[in-house]
Amino acid sequence: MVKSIAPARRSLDRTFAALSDATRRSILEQLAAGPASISELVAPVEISLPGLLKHVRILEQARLVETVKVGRYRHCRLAAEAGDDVSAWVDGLRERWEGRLDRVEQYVTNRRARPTGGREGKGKS
Amino acid sequence: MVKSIAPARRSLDRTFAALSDATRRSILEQLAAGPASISELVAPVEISLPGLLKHVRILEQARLVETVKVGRYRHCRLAAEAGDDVSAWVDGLRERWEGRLDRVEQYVTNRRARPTGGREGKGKS
DNA sequence: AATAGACTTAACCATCTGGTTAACTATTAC
DNA sequence: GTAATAGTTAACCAGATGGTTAAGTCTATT
Repeated sequence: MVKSIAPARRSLDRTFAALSDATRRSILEQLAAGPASISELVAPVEISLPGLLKHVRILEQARLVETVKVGRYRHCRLAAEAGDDVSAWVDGLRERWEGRLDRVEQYVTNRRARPTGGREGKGKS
Repeated sequence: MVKSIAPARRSLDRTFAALSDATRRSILEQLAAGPASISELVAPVEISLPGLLKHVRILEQARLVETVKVGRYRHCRLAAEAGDDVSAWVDGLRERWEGRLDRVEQYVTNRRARPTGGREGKGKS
């Protein structure tokens, strides 16, 4: 697993993983409507408060949420650039995917000979 | 129904989870350049073939990749709509987040004293 | 000071993940 | 038919994840 391609890999891992949980997404949706405290965030979701706190920590580590402790409250809000790297990655993929049209020629040339595709001598023979 | 922005929750769960793994993202990047077989996909990634197959299955379930078995090969390609629901969700969140400025009034009215939120103005720091 | 409120930490638990190897099936080549 | 190729399934494993309850800390109130 020694692959370090880009420095942002870990970061994207964490961001996508953070977004893969419906509870966390609903927290983000709630925060998109305005800041809230931990106990305000726990109300609409049916989990325990420590459970919710864990989610908030995860969202924080993914830089989707920022929090500050003020008195005995922790103010949580959506990070200004929340989701930027995610949509950047998706857009990048889509660009390649669309740009692929320019390269489709290659592929077709390589494959079109047989619809079954099994015989072009690719792979590791 | 101010609740959910995007398609089915479970579906988004699976999609984001699928994207949260760097190996799977690199598979997608590879497929964005053009279709490939399982053994072509396994080459650049250093994991076992069954390991890679698992990733492909996950990407398939997330509807990010489509595959067809042709002869003894399995042709894998990026799904046409890959990432659409993801960017829809992120964009939806961002819209709320920006639209929040219009609703700040509501929020301030609702919050009166200082249960949370701390600041009525907006701004980034 | 004592109590209540709002988190926070700790400990624990079931399940899910990502990975492996070994053995098996299905196609194609010889 | 036998062998090679390409993929599939099964069994297993360590570690991460999402959740819990119980107890502890820090602030604000009385």
